[in-house]
Amino acid sequence: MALDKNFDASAAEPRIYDAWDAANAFAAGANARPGAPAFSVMIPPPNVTGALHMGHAFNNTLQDILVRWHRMRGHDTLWQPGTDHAGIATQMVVERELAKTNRRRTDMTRDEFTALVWEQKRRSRGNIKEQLKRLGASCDWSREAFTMSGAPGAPEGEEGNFHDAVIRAFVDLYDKGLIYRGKRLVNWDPHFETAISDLEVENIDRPGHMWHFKYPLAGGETYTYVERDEDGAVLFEEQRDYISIATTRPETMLGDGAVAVHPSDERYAPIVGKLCEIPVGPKEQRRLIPIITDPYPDPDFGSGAVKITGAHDFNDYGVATRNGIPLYVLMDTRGRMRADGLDYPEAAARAGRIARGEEDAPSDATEINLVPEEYRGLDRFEARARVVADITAEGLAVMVPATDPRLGAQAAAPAAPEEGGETRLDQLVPLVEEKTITQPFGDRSKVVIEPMLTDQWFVDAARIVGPAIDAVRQGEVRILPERDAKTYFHWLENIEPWCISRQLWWGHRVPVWYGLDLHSESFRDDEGDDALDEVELISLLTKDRLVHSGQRRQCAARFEGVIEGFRDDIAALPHPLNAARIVEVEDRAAAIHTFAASLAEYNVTQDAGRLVYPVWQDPDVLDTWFSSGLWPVGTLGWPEQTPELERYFPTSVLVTGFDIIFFWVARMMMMQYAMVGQRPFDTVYVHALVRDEKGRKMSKSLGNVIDPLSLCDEYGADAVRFTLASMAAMGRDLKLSKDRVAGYRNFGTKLWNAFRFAEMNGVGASGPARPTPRETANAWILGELGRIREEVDTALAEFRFNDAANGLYAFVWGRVCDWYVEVAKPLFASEDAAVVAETRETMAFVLDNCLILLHPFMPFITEELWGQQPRDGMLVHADWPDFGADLVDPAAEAEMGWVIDLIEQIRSVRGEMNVPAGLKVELVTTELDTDGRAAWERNAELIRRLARVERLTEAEAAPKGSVTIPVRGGSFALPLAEIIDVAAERARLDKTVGKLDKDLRGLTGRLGNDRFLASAPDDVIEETRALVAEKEAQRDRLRSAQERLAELG
RNA sequence: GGGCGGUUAGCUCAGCGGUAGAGCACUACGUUGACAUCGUAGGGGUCACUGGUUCGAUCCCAGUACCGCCCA
Repeated sequence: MALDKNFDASAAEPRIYDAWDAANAFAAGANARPGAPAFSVMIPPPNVTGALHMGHAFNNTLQDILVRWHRMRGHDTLWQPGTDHAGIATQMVVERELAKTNRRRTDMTRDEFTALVWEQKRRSRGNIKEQLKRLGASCDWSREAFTMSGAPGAPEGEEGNFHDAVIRAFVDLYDKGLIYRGKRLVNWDPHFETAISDLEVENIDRPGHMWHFKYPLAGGETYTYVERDEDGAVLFEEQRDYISIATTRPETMLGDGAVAVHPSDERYAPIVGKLCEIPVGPKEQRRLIPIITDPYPDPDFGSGAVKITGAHDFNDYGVATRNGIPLYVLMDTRGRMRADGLDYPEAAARAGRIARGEEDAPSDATEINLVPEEYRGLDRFEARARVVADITAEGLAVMVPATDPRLGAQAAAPAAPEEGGETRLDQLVPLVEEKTITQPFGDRSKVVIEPMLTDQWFVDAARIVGPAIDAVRQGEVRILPERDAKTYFHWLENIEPWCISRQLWWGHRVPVWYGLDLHSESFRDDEGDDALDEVELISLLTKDRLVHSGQRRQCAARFEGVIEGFRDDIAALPHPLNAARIVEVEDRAAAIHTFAASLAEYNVTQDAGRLVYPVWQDPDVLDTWFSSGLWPVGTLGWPEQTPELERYFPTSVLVTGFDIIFFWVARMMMMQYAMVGQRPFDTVYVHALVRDEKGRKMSKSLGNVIDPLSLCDEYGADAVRFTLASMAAMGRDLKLSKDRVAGYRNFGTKLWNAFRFAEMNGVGASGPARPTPRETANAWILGELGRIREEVDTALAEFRFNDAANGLYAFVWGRVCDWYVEVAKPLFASEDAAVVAETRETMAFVLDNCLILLHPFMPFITEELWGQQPRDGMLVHADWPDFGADLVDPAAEAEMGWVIDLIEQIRSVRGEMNVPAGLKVELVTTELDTDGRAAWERNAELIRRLARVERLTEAEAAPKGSVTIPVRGGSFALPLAEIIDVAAERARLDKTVGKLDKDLRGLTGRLGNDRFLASAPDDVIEETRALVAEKEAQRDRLRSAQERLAELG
């Protein structure tokens, strides 16, 4: 049955994928030769609720190419799929669902909520998986992993042990002292009320304002403020009783701990060490803060003086910690000005004593709430507006003429001269600069991120980063392209503590339990009688005491694991408390309640056996990257020692986007070395971004997102894959246009029709033996095939996907379809059955190998064509060839080169001379060497057909009015006197001779240069000489043609 | 401000010491039995600029300009 004219991608793709699935074609180890090396790739896990975008399509296409290639080569191949639980993103999806029915997460228990998330996970995990299948991704789906599998509460079907890996890693690091709890500044998302990672923060430039305020010096002190130019000449000088501060965030002034200036800044030297007043809040409680020096302020930026709010800005935090400046938290978890704690006068008084050094700053930055009563409870942006208004009303804003250009669009136009000149000094306005401000936004919540001082868990990354750096430095792990290793080093060498806790419900819960700290003065057994009497009990029962007690903690994989630790911990307490039973409760409040009740009961019953010591688990969950950092070992079953771990770890290649090189790659490196002491992968291939055709980043807001699946609908998955591969030059962004995809869809059609042609000519499946043809064309194409196989393998081995794809394109279209199929036509028409048989055999071999070589790039259409003939197995498991340039037959190659050159020259002349396409012309030869004659003899039919030549005749000299065609070893002429356009032919010859002359001038000039002959390599000199001889011969023939043309007039 | 990259045909990009390449687009011609999602032919480039190294530079080095990206 004849093939259709086109490949029907939409119908064939699902059918073919199902067939692969049914045959378990992608199972780990499928098609592996005995004793074959392992090749394993871990998919970068997409978000479980995510959808496939162009970046995924690119990333997974490259992985699939590598995986299919290795599988066909008989390697023991595993492509491990799976998804990431994506804490904040997934929780958000579920919360959004709840919001539709006016419900909130906090309306239910944590377990109820996470059950809903699991449901959501089940519903949406299929999406991305099906989408990957549409692309043709040959993952071993039977091994699909999930970063939350096996977590408490996981439903049936989610019994994997990834949770064990995550918890094991935490406990290990904790036990080694590499994880600690501390208060540090973190990116805080006021919408989701959790810490988030730097990666989840987008810094976006927005039009904003910079306000300039006066901080009055304490006690009305004054100084001379002098501005000088570069030469030290005085530009401006005045007496001031204030220091001028510029800020984009006036609401944080309430928490200022100091004003900093650069140590070299002479303008402020007279007042360094003095105190100034924060110009906001009730007058009677204005706080005084010191003026300090620090390298951070840039003397040329703003006024050169920077207010320091250590608890709400990352730079200020650094200044504050360097200089011992107290930190005051101003906002609550929702980004509103705090309304808790001490009333303002008391808080301000304490802060004052701290600033004067009369009191130490509390270790807890939330203890003192410095928000004045009138701002308490306001949203931070509302508070900003109020602060600005209040300061301005009080006259403490820096004032400038209304025409000051810094005011931007708000600036008044300079008045015309007749109205009083350029400036109107009498009209002063507050200096509010209009300028672009880079602001941090939560990538999910889209709200402004607030740097916040909170208690979080941290990995002391600096202490585990060593092996990760050394491995790349010493070449144990290779990062490609090499330049990305620089980013990697830069990040790792300047690594910050890694905040791993998140205030979410969806995720791996921190495996730490807390108990009340009873080891304090008030809980002493006063009499030392080893028993609690009534007085002691009452002291314990005082709830206030319990509420303010500290806490003790223990870390273990499960609650049962911490019991021993807490027992040891309370062993020092008075009897019978020291023997209290350890029980688990929900949270601290429950613990206080339970403990108090237990004591009360003991007091009545004196039954020590009923005393309990309640402990509760940390409510926080771990950063999703903490779990995905364990992806390579975790998906292979670690911490269990599985056969897969043994077989496929360390993995072979990680293919990932450059944007997460440090977030993910670096973390996997650190964690794999920390946990199993081995590299996670041999090679990291870092690819760039897929942009739109204009080079813009694809984004929903720009509306330029190209959906890879609709592209697949339109052009077929193979075309999309081939496009991505052909554009995957290492380290370069790719600009995707539909035209390009259409072009590769056409390529598929071209291939398809080559098979149609073959089928029509009785070509079947290739046999087991490699053909050994006698015909020049057949011998030639085998050599070309051998070359391309080597080229593809070399390119893929070096991750040059584009070279492999483009090489195949050029071979299949430019060699096989353009030439081999054409030259095969006269061979198939031969009356010699042996020639026909040989050609069938060769074509079968060549086309089948085209399918094999193309399969990693275009799996569907190739599998479909493969299946058109009876085969032993599917193409996905066909053997990758190992022949190479050994297939090249130099004689055949030289002859085909000669034939192709002749045909192209004749066609070119015909085209330029406007010879009607259908007209068959005569060809005359005037001189031809033996090789030339032989080549003509063997290929006459072919040349006649492809060049539309009637017949060849010999002549002493080229006929008048003919066009000369020089070839290697001779010369042909096309007698076109009837139709020739003398002028056109003269122009053609002039042009060609001119070009030859120019080339020859360069080449002979080079050969005439002694230093060239002395310095250049021999082969280059030889090559140059040969080229000169060749070009001179051609030029001479064309010159005589010019002369003949001249005779013609 | 620091770091990294880019600048080659109308567009998108390869190449990278030894005669400037591809795909797409463009122009002309063409249904010759695989393919019009095609065929044949053609036009089109001081390889950003300025210096340097070299027998020789689009390629190496230095600087300049412009454009990106990352980090502050």
